Amino acid sequence: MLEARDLIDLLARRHGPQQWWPAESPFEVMVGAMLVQRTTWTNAARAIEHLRAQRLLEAAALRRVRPEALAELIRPAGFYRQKAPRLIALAEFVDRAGGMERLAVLDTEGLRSLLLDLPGIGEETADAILLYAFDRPVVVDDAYARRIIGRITGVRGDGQAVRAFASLLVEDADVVALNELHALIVAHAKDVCRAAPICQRCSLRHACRHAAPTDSFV
DNA sequence: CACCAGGGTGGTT
DNA sequence: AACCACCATGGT
Repeated sequence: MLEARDLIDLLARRHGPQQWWPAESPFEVMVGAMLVQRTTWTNAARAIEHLRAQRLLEAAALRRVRPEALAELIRPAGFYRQKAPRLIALAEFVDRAGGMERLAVLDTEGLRSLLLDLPGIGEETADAILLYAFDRPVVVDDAYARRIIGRITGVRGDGQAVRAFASLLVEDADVVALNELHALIVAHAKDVCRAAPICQRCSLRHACRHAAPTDSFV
């Protein structure tokens, strides 16, 4: 059985240090997690810099912005009409809770369910926020992880086997390693699949685990 | 020009 | 549970 450390070392040797998440505060991580949905990081970063210039990377300030004005600021990140009100709801949630420090006291599962209750935060974004904003040991369950771990374990189909492997990873790797793992999985998935053919079954190139392995690893 | 990016939601089968 | 259409800009 592949150990967590082996998987992380293997990926690290190939792709080098990733150093996620680029942000100056935990709240900025949350905002970035929302903005980067279905968008490249460079576009999300542009939106974040607009917010920084307007001093809106704080919950107390962000919750008071008009949705229309916010939408214009975050336009480069795409889906700005839906992301604007969602960001305001997020800022309102954090501010009402008394700030990020107050939320950081909660246990991981409690925090997760609170995050999932917010509009625009699903499983994957909640995982990313728990890992990169609150330093919780979490394996982000995204399409890339499902594909790569699915191939490693040889299990295809329901995401339960992936969940099981993820729980093993969590048991045997620290937060710093898991932090690097998600970034490495994303880097590896992009790299390996760039040259891969489009899957005949689901007509996807990147986020698919049907296609045959394209190199010695996945 | 087609395809894709560090998804979520609401609806249907 | 799996699948679908929709949201929308910028890069390659």
